[in-house]
Amino acid sequence: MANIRTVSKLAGVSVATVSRALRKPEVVSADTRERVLRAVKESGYKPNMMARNFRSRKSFSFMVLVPDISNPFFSMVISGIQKAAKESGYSVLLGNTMGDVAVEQELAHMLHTSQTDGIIQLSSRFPLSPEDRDSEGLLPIINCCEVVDDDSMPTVALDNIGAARALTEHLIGLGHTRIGLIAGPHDSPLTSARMAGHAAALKAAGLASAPELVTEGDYSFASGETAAAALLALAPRPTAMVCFNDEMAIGAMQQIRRAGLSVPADISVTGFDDIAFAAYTDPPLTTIAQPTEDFGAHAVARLLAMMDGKAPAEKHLTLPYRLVVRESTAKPR
Amino acid sequence: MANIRTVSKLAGVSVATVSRALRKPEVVSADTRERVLRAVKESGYKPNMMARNFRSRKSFSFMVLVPDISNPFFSMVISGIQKAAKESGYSVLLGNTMGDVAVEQELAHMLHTSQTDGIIQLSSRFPLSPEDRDSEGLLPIINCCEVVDDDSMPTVALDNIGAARALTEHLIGLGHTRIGLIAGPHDSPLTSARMAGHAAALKAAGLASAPELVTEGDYSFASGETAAAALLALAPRPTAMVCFNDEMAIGAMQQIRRAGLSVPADISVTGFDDIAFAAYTDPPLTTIAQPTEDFGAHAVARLLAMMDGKAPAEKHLTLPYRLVVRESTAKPR
DNA sequence: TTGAAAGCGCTAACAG
DNA sequence: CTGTTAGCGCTTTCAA
Repeated sequence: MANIRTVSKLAGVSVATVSRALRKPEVVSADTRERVLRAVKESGYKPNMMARNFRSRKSFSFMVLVPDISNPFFSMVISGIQKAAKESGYSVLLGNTMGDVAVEQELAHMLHTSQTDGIIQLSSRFPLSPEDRDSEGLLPIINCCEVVDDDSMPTVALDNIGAARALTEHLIGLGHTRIGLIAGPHDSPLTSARMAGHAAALKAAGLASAPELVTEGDYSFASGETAAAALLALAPRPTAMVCFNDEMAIGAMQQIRRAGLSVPADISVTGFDDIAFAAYTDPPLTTIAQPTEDFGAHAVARLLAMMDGKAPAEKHLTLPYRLVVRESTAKPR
Repeated sequence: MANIRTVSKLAGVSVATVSRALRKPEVVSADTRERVLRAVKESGYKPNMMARNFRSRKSFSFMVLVPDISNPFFSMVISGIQKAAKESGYSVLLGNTMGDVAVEQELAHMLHTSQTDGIIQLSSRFPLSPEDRDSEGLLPIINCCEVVDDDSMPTVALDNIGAARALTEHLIGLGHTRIGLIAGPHDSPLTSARMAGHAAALKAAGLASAPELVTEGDYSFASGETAAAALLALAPRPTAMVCFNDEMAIGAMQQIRRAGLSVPADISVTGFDDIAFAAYTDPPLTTIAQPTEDFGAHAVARLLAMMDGKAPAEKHLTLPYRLVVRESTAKPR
């Protein structure tokens, strides 16, 4: 395989000149540049990026840590990240953790072995193991889509409080007063944020929030079904269910259907994320659309800035939500 | 940052010994090994993988080329690939092509610049650009999940003919004789394979296949809707629709619902892939489950073998399907 | 504008 | 079993 030396001989210049002609064309004379380019073409030279990266001490890659890549919301975010990374000349290494902390730490360790230049974490946890986190200053790690309450990383995330509030206000506006909640894991900061938004809407409307109306899911279809079953068993039954993602809402709708009830006639249901399927459920789901593409762009931009040693001005960047009203919500009967 | 030299000095051995103690512990004495390990710990040494990979002329990474990562079927496959890759000490580089040939070729080019050791292509096309494909023998490129008819790459894929045949036989067994098809793009080998399976089932049952019963989609929800509308307009109307993926089946079901008809009472619908949502549609979808995890394992194993210069014994590896019967199919009225 | 030379951190002969 | 030595292919001073 042709290397830089092959080209330099062919062009009758030094290897340094070849390198310059390719990397900083403006510093070599037009004549030389052309000779080099011709030699490159003639020899079929392809620069060895491993050598280049090694020498420049940068891998030009990011690692995306994701609990489950087959979750459509995450894959949309990853798609945005990859797009932005590519525009900046970076590759994306996939780190599917399956929610396993050990796997996550093992993958995050690659930051210290120069296998990747930065980490975009889609879970709430700081990814490095305790022995790895003895940081000298600012580590190139950023969180995307989650709420991080320990200030361990900067974040790019949705206005979760506002979004949850908007959803609940939408239901209150329709006339609902008894609204069930299918929330996320209770120990997650994201859950807290959304619950706060929900509570704020209730409070502003002068409605009381009852503990039995709050159930917990793990963002899976199945947990949506289970939680919905619990809410359906309440007396009086809630007339609406706010779910913290679309999958749980879909599970809840199936459970409601199974109970012989109808959405939205008997019960309104809302989701969160606006995955592609949300428009194709029966009935189509009222939900919150997140700017997934923007998440990726901002996460990459901030990570690049951090790698340049610039701490982000605002540690937590909040992006706007969009309420998407479809047919799964209506006036209570 | 501590490097191998730091450790060698600290342990009082040569750098070569440090390298050996870490890479092939069995060839150094127990005593030396321990001294080295202690020095590693003391110095906080983390091997520089970029240097290691550069020196060994391997990146220890694969690139997965995928048309659209937010398609749940692909993300399940990728998840399997990542798992298998990790077990072999490889990382996965994500190559989301958006179906754009130029992007695909640009990403595939990374094979020649030593940025990746092999490519797993999830589309049917050979990924290298014409000027890149002047191969010296066996290129480390494998296709996963698709049908490739030009023999440009080995493949790991489903028994698509058998699966489509099983689906149609299932419908015929229920008593359907007029079955509409929502196929994939007509120029795709995968479409041809599945259509052959469908035709075989019809023929075996002595049923005629009418051209107007065959429509074409692009695997999107929307194309399923459009195609279903066309099939619904036929007289006599088909009593069943076979769709070449779950998304199109979901789109078709929505269109059928919109026409005031019901699944499966008026029309049976089948999908393909068994994505997670297929169990949560209304009614739950009869479909074909693909062994996505096995795809990844086999693709990685074969790629590794190819990188060792071993051409796969059978160029095309076929994995078994599983027919999943749910409630979207029933006897015709 | 160009070339010579040093060297990134590591592995792999080759001796001993 | 261990050390010496020679690079991998490239970028980057430093001089010219």
